[in-house]
Amino acid sequence: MADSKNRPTKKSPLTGAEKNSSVTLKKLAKVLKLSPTTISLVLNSKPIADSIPQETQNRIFEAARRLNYRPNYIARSLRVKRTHTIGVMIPDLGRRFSSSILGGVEEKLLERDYFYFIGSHGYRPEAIARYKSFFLERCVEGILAIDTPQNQQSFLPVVSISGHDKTKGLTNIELNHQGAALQGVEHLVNLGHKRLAIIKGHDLSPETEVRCHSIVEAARKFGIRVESSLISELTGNDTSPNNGYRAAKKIIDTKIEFTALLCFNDTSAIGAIRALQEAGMRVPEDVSVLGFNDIDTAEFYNPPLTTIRQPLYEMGKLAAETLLDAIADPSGETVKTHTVEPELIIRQSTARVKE
Amino acid sequence: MADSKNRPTKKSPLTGAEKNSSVTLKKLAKVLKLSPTTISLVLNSKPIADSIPQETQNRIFEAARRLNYRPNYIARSLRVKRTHTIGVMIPDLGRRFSSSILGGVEEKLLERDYFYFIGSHGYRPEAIARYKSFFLERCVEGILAIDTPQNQQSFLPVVSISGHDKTKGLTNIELNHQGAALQGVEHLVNLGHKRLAIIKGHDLSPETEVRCHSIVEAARKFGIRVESSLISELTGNDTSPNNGYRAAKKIIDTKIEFTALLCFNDTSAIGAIRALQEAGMRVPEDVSVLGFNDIDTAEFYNPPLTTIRQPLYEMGKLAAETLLDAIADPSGETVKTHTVEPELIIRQSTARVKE
DNA sequence: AAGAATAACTAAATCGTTTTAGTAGTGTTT
DNA sequence: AAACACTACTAAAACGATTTAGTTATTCTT
Repeated sequence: MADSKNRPTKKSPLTGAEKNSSVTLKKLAKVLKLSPTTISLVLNSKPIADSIPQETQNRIFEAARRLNYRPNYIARSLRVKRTHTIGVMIPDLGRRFSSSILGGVEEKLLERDYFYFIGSHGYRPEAIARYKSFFLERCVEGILAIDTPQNQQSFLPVVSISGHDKTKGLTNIELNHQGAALQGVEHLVNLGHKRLAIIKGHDLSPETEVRCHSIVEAARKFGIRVESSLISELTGNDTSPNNGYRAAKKIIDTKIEFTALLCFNDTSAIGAIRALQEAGMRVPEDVSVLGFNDIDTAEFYNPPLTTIRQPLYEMGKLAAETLLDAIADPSGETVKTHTVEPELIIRQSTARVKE
Repeated sequence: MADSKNRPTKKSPLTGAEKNSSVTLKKLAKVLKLSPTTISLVLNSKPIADSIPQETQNRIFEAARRLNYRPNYIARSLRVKRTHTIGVMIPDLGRRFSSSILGGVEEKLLERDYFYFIGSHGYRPEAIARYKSFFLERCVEGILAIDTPQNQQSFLPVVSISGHDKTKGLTNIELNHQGAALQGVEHLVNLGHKRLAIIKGHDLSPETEVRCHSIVEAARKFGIRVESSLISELTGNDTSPNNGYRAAKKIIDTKIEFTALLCFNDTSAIGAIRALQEAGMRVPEDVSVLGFNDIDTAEFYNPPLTTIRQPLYEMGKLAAETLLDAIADPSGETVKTHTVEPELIIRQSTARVKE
């Protein structure tokens, strides 16, 4: 006995894949004294199974349950060429922005029996490329790109959230940026602000330019020119408030006067407020600060942030749904762009300009 | 020609799985006029491939690159019974807590060529069960349970972060809670605090009881009894500061006096501070508030949070590494518990008690 | 009573790899 | 010249499902 124990039985360790599928269709067939075909037909309730007597069907169902038979997903995927899996690309898991969207994505996917791989790339082009080939290798059926540049055409359906590439075959879910900027700027103008500063997003985020440009354009409509030295940007691979802190410092260091600061997102607004306070400016008494996204801590910050809300959860759901539809019917007319509407949430980080 | 276009060619749409693997080993073999065996042997650099002349090998590599051949992951998985995939369970993607850990996990996994599925369950037992069976179905090789109850023994390797189940075969990565509580309480006691209140975690989080109990025990060491009506808890499925806000209100509503509040995490501390301020108490002048985790907004909050830092990123890396090791060598001696050390970060939400 | 239709199944191919167990052909011993 | 080793490959089985194309046995027509 010791002998048989020492004998090398199998090289590879028993992995989950192996143990999990210990009860296979073939074994089930042997137990039931039926062919694998019959069982497969019945368990998948194929039309042909109608001709199989209820009694036999019950026997099959019962045995499958009793032996805890679970069809091996891998084997099935190989045969039917569907993986029921999509790949999600995202700059950083740690932002509320990301997770709100992912919440919506997950809900919709689960509803339709899909799962997802996730790759967070910090905007690094080589990481994006790497994840993409990773996804393809693993046979995802579609790709959801969140705030991720998507410049090459893909043979897979791709839905992009807050991407702004106009690559062929791509569906974009994006915010009405003109509307968002207009609401934000109008709010500030109504409070008497004329000298605006901006913290742009990360250099590589597809969202950066649109959002900044929309603000500048909106300001122009109110007869306000945004000085280019009052535009700073987030840099590097840091998504903490620290990044906004640094960007705000750069603006403050110019010594150019401004009364309102429009930030790329709420997190950078939080960092910016710290920088302003350290420089002896009170928010909102001396400077009004406007966030973006309305993450759930925005409301609880001191001061509570005035911000432009994106319906992130909904965008996630919409994106997932669009993608699954495109997968189910690739010939289908894919809408090229879905636009969602922003909402200005007025709290206490903005106030009337003092005079 | 139009005819051939109209003829139904295949029922199923061309999915990624299908198109991606359009260049298969067999086709490659045909092009090279070699057998699939030879090619597989060479591409996987098996020892036997040594007997194949360099020239042939070069031809194979060249053709594989030229035709962009990528072995079909599904087919390979089926054959070798390895999926190089793990499942990660987490209560909520949206917490900095989660994403810091996931960052560490992802780094380690990528390093060792693994990928992961993620399931966020909001502590709902049926969601946990559902994801678990989902994972098994998809043949993950191991499970990483983050802040997730793990009460059934599994035939797969399981590593748990901040879980505290002592289930057989489980490896736990956990904080030195006694040390953490001691540091926190000592800090407050040194500032003169005697009347402590606590916001416990979510009912279903495995972390809740240990953390609260450790604090109560630490307090006892300093001769302080924590009144049970000054202990409130997070409830429901909400991970925003709002949850901490509600919990703090409950404590405030008792009208029992307290000078320090120890919160389950930083997010709930932020909510709690709002509740205190609304009730007319200043932080830290009237009440000191202590957070937990040191998420990256803690430093930027007003007031900046004093908090007990967990090395979340490191814990993620350690957990992933432990899990991969257990997968690689299931017979290996698995350490049952890895303990990591907390660090008290003193900022400005705690202060000397006034007299 | 021959033929068609239906019921109740099943054999074998297939998906795209990996792997085991070879096979020819050449060269080297003894 | 038989035995052996080596080189350069290959055929076929296997992984675990699904699916196509049947096969019996029975019942229904006419």
